[in-house]
Amino acid sequence: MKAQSDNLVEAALETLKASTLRVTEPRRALLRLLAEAEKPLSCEEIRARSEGEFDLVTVYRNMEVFREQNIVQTILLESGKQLFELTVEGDHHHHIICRSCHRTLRLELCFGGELERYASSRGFKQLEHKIEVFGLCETCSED
Amino acid sequence: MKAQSDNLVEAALETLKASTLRVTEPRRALLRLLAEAEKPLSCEEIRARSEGEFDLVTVYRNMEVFREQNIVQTILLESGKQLFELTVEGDHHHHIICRSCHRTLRLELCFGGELERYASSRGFKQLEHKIEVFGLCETCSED
DNA sequence: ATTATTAATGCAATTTACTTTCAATAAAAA
DNA sequence: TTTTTATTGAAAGTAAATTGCATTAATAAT
Repeated sequence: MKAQSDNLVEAALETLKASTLRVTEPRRALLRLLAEAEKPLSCEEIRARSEGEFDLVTVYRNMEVFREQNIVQTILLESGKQLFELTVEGDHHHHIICRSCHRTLRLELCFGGELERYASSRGFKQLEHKIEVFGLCETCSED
Repeated sequence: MKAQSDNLVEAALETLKASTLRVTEPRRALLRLLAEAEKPLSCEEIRARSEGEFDLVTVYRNMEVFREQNIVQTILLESGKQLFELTVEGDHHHHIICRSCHRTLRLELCFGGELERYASSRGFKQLEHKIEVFGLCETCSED
């Protein structure tokens, strides 16, 4: 699904242009890489996949930029380590994460409506919710 | 509710004894402190509240022990920093957390059943779920 | 009770994940 | 084409958590 991921990259670049943010080679490459990823990636993994084309700090900084623009979403592992995946409009989901191998499955359940309604009734604004299920995947629980 | 927190401490000490774990002064003190806390605490905060009675590494190590014994539960802030709170049987809940001041409210909603059923149908075992709502509390959104 | 065993502690050093600083470079605006 | 300003890379710095190791204390054995 090449065209699909190209579209995601293009849309993200448009988002950048709409702010005062610049379209650079690292950003193009990072977006392409994220668009083609089969699972959420850490900054280290992203850098590894780019074969050292640019510095790790460039990955960190751009993930932060992308997050601010809602181009990527973050997932927190139990260790507190962050993973990143492209935001796809109309494809809100969460994850089931294997504690051992970090295999990640989409969790096609979400209670965002209820959760945010509850929080806003308590005076909270600018809400975001996180739902994560941690466990051992089939392979990792075989021992 | 002094008696209540005493009971929690006693129950936790029993859990320790049931393994080969020892009942030490730091552990008593840490459990008491957690039982009396009005909100989830970080290791640094726990140490601060104990007025330097013992080393920070002792706090970290014991929180890990307590977590393994399900004596405490952890909460992950967006930064990846960990907070700890005593597990109270029959009082499963999640949190709404202010991004700015870290004020924490109990979130009296949980979809653990659905979430874990979904994950176990995908072959995952030893499940745990996390639900967190982040936002700005009334005070912090006033500017 | 006393001694032996083994777990827990404190301190220092280390690691991991991430952030900041700053000079050099490149993108976009003039 | 020049100027402006955002972005980058390299190195140093930071915060949270972890590890190694000698000392101390809790429990088990005698």
